[in-house]
Amino acid sequence: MQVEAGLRERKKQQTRAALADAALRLALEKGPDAVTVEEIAEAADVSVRTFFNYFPHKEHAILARNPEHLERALDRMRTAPADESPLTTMWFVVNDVLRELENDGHVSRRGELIMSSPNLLYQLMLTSIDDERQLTAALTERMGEPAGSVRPALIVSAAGAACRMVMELRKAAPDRQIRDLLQEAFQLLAQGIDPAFGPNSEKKGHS
Amino acid sequence: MQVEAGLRERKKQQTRAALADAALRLALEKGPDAVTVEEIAEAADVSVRTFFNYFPHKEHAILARNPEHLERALDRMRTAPADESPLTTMWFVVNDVLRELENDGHVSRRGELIMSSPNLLYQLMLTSIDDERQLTAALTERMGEPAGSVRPALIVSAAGAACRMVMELRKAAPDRQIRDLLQEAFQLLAQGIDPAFGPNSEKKGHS
DNA sequence: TAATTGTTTGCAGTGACTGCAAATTTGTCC
DNA sequence: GGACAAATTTGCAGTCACTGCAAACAATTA
Repeated sequence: MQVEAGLRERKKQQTRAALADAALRLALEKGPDAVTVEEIAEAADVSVRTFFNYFPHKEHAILARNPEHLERALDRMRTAPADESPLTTMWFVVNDVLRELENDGHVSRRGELIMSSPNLLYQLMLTSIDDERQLTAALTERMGEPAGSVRPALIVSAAGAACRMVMELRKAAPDRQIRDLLQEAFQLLAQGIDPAFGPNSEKKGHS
Repeated sequence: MQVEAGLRERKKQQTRAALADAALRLALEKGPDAVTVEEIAEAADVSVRTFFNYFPHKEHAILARNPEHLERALDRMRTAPADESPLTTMWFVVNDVLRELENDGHVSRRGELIMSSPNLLYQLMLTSIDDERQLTAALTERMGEPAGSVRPALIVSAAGAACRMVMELRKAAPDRQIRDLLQEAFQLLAQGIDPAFGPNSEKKGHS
């Protein structure tokens, strides 16, 4: 279709990037809740109305989610070697994303920013919910399970939870590497979080 | 302190309940995004400004989270028998909440409502993040682990993820019981989601 | 160049939410 | 019962996010 993008397309990319950059920069400077859309638009040299042509929310611009990430993740999942276990695939998917974010040079600052602002976290979670839906569908198929199976859905959502949890943990212990923490969490998930689990033992019941 | 609440306290409870009820009812009727705060306030016979004295957001009123739930959960966690394994404790905690919601008679309708509205889901997740923080702290202590340990944090967050995932799953398969799905998920988490996990096997690497 | 199509912009409007100060209600102490 | 203190409710003015619409503008195509 389009081998090289026309002027139009290029300008759009530029504007989008300018808005996203301004949004992230200002959010880091003044705190994400203190930035106003007006400032962002001004910094990117477009009207406020134009801002909303590009992003539905302020938060979206700050996160500036790259749709390619999800695409690549889905791809990675579909083309995974047949003998790769599902959580292993998730591990590589997560790592790919992590690596890309690191190359952006933003990973930790953006991560801190996100975890510090309810609204950002909100947006991130919303988009991850949607991502998780798609990842779940892909993984379910790959595992040859019927739609609605618990295991693939759990693998995806638990992996997501592990990622968020690690971000959270790191606020208290910034010395540990994200990757190490993640690995530990995945290992636990893989082998069992609690082998002694047993709500149906003899005596239980409590209330 | 207060053996029986004075008139003041009672009236506040009443107003709060009236607002929450109106909010839920209207949200179910018209869809959660279509309700306006003005309508809710009107239905509860107070001013808009008063609404905001009770709830910080529209969504909060619809969710009408009962702070007692968390209190009871934390209690349950602290007073758990010493030989009860951590995930088992989480299981009981989750079940308690489920049972209470069921007794409210709202569980499924509210659940559907929540899952159908990004904004509600947002609020729910935000509050659960905070709850998870507190639950993690309590569980970490109970397990005698140092602050910042991965396992207790993972147990709490994975349990939370499982709950949300089940809500989501049920949209596709409403015939299965919430409790059954949850049990299956917890069982998997307990014993291991993927025993074959191994990103460090011989040949791996991919990209 | 003229016509077409996509993008930007201003404007007007709705609705969430906040701070402030006045009015109202409730609790208390005589 | 009345006066005073403390809490609660309310109206008002204001900020900000976000939307629909139609006019202005720029890129593309014929």
